[in-house]
Amino acid sequence: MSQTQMMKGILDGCLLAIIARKECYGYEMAESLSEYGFDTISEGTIYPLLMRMQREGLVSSVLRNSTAGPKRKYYSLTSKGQQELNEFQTRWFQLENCVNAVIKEGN
Amino acid sequence: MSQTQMMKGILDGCLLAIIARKECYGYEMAESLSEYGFDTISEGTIYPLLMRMQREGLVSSVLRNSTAGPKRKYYSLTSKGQQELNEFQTRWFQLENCVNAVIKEGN
DNA sequence: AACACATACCTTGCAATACAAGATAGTGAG
DNA sequence: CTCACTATCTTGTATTGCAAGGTATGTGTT
Repeated sequence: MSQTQMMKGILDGCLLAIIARKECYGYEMAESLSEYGFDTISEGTIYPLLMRMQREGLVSSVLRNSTAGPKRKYYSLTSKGQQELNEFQTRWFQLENCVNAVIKEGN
Repeated sequence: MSQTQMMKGILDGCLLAIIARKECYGYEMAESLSEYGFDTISEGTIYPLLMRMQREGLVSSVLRNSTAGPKRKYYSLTSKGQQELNEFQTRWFQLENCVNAVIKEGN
């Protein structure tokens, strides 16, 4: 069992939360996740996820020039994305409660 | 995004925790998870998982007669399973911290 | 100019795993 | 006998994180 399995269905919610705080681009999000304590999330994970979320209408993007390097694709939340973020949080808190109930209770 | 994706890599740890508390069979674990607040976990999910964990030496099993129905396969933890449970808990608490940091901080 | 390096994005193919759907079987109640 | 409940297992599918690799831009060094 690896860490990576536990990220499934959680990473997208975390990205939504990061984007919700401020307009952001993929490369930056990877660094951001590291700072929050996550194991390094590969870009091959993040970019397809962002594209999927855009396809689903959860985020929108704009290209902007960078001072150092190629153009950046900045993402921001749509209202649908905001709603999805809320639902993710609800699901997460519920999962958190259930898992903690199982692994902490009794003994 | 569904609940089921969030269960990946978490369900096995929860099963280990349940088995750790008392010797237990699959059908019973499904009911147990419901009581802990999880959405219904299908048996097609649980049985393959238990077989995998046995193959990996995390749990062992014995068949016992039931008073009402076919034989039950009771599982218990091996020492390797106990160790895996400890590692799962560590991973879980770390994930919990990181996710909460992302979705709660600021704003 | 030529080169290394960091930044920044994307694609392909793979592995892990939860689930739906269904098969099989024993027991007891009506 | 039929139905419902208990109990286990199998097959096929969808999702998704990741490794590995490719493309391209800008900066600094030699």
